[in-house]
Amino acid sequence: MAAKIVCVAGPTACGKTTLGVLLAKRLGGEVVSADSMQIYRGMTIGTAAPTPEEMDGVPHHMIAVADPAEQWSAARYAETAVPVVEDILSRGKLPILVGGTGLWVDAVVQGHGFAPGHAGSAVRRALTERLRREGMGPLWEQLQAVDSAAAERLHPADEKRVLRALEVYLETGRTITAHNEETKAMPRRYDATWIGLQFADRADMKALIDHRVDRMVSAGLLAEVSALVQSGLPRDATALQAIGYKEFLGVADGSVTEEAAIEQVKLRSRQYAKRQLTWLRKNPDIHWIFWEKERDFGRALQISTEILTVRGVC
RNA sequence: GCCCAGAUAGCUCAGUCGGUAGAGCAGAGGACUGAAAAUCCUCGUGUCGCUGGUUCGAUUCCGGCUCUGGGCA
Repeated sequence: MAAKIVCVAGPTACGKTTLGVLLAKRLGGEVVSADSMQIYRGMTIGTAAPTPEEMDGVPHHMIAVADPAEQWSAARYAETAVPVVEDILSRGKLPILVGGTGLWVDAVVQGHGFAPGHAGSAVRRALTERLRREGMGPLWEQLQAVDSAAAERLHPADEKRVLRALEVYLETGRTITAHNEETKAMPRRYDATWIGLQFADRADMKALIDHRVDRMVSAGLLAEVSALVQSGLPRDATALQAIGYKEFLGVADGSVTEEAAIEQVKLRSRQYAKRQLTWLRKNPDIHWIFWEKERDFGRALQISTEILTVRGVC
């Protein structure tokens, strides 16, 4: 019997952090963050990572535990986060997975292992080099030959996934398609109750995102980005792919005006929220709570608690 | 007041040697199994400023008007 946990999901700025803390306090839980950027140290402001005040005494895990120069992946995250969840369970507490990175949450809950291979491996480097020299043509033909199902599913322009599919085949001698089918059939690692937050009206979401970006800027986003750069963090670090950071790199070196960067951050955040929603919408397990204009956390907490009661979590 | 240039999709613009128009961006939807705040796919009918004229037919040519830039007074 899989252990019961809670997942709080939703697009950026919808209030996951706040609801997570409220639920943890009411149910005696601990928060496990599933956020591909909050995991890096020194990126508090731009990722809207919870401050000690916001944590309100609730233990939080997997936030600011990695050096920004490292490259984390969903697989590496799951390897680290699952023992954390197990530890919380062993102490009789309720793990509450809070995060905007859908793949990372799923990696913990579903328990599907990732096929071998990682960024920087010899095979990956070789494939990247081949792509650079020969273009996608030959690689695409090879994928069609070894894993026609993947070629069917993928688009040749999605270089990242085409390379990955070939990489799995070269590393293991088996196709990523076979691997995926196998892991999909496996039982879930946890019995998760999903609470989803989102705005009924997208215009309200936009307004809140805009407001939050403005607050980040006045809270010192530029200084945070500058500090990362001055610490010697390479420009191509995964951590600097974070929205807010990559745009403010230009402000730090004077090539972009702050106003232009702010507009860009707002735009990219909005587009990111849309992608998050696309990912989450296909998850039939999510119990959605819709905000009407304002975020009413009292109501959300009550609804969540009712859902969790029905599901026997509390 | 006069001269010149504009006025076309939410925005920036292209184009139609006269046969009712198309890019980028924005927006919407979707994909996603070791970079996922990443990566990628699909979707474009709009009084072509208003109004007369020429024409089988005008967004396109001609006139007038309105507005916006710029120049001259």
